[in-house]
Amino acid sequence: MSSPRPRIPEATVARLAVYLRVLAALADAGRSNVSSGELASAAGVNPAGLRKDLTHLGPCGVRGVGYEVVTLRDRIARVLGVERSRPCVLVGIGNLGTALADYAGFGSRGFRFVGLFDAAPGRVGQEIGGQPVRPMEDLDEVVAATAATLGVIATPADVAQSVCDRLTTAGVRSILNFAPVALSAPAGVDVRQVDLSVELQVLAFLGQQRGAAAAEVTA
Amino acid sequence: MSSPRPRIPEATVARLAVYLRVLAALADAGRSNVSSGELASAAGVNPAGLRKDLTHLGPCGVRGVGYEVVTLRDRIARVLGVERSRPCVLVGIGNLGTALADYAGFGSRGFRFVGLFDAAPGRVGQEIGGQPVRPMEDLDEVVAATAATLGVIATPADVAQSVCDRLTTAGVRSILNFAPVALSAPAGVDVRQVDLSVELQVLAFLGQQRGAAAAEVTA
DNA sequence: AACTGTGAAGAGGTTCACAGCA
DNA sequence: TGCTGTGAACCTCTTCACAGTT
Repeated sequence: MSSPRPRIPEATVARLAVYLRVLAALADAGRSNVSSGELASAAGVNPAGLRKDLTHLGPCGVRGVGYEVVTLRDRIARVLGVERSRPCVLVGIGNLGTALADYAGFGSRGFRFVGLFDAAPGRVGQEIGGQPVRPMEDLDEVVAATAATLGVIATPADVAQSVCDRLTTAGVRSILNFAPVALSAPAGVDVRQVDLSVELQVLAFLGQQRGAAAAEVTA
Repeated sequence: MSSPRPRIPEATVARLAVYLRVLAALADAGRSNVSSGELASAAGVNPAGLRKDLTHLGPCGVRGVGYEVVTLRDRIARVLGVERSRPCVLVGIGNLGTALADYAGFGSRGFRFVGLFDAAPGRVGQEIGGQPVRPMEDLDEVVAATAATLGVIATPADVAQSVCDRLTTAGVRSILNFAPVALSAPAGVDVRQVDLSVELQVLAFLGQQRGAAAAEVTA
């Protein structure tokens, strides 16, 4: 491989995923061209920032005109690796896990769940999105058979670390964790944390701060 | 009010919420003191960064010793405004909405759902977490009666904007949006976006990039 | 001796303004 | 004229190193 390996910043990657979604919708609607201004507004970002993000893919627009929707969509899809669909396992089939397993969005974004796991015997055997929930004992076998390198944890906090350990042992290299605990994993394994109630708390704080600032002006 | 209004950075607020969770657990476990190193490790952050974060609350540790667990917990709780529990409405009671409504974590973090809403007649009347799902028509009334200023959208993408409009009209000032669309709201209304599949996509990309870099070394 | 609080340096990301092309 | 591509300024956040305190 003699690729330049441009190293795309994480913040840009997150936004590319959003642009991809918007472009897919535009393409479905039959649009052929779009400007950075319109795309940025649909994605909720600054137009100049969007253009800078696209720079990481090399020049891909036409000056004075804009971007060709389908071309740009495919280019981003290729860079993000959405073309090949990645096998992914999901542990913890409560309400959140079910929501994730059911979410059609993943399919069109380059992911497929190849295994749904839960420790509760009551849940095992249920079908979700056309797939059975399996017992934790099957984890190693499924990961090995499907070569899944992505795992999602949607269990209660108290078992998340042990689930993480089992996933890494089985061979999973990237983990998305929804349980409200910081996980430790061996070097070479990425863990990404999403904490829903932290999001709400930040939102509430910012709103409170804004309200206080406004009151101060009035005072 | 003659408060100094120190303006706490958003990144710090998010971490304070995490520290608060860890401190609450430590307090429940009967611990009385904790060092920045231990707290940082439990929260998954750098110790120096943690100390800098705490600077925004004013000095609150003892040099050579560490932090008093309960004192620090209460201080962060007061700053984040967790003491008073905030009324919050939730629209879209699918799997994700149900997961959010059921999640006990919110209660202990200063939030209470005072209204669960869904447009589907089939869902209306169901009880979730001891609360009935209501029809969208009741939204204005409930927001007015409870003075809710926080709203959570967990609907499909195609109705999210209209839900957002209804929420802001009803008087909600801060919105957490789980639907994969950028929402536009009037000035004075905060919208915070959480996109679950973007998180997975970023994770997958970083893993792929890491894998590629490793392969390059081997080559 | 241990650990906090913090200035200063550094890295990363965002915004601006404008040059370059169609 | 209109819109992209981009250097440069700006800003925020992170990390380091160490002075200060018990």
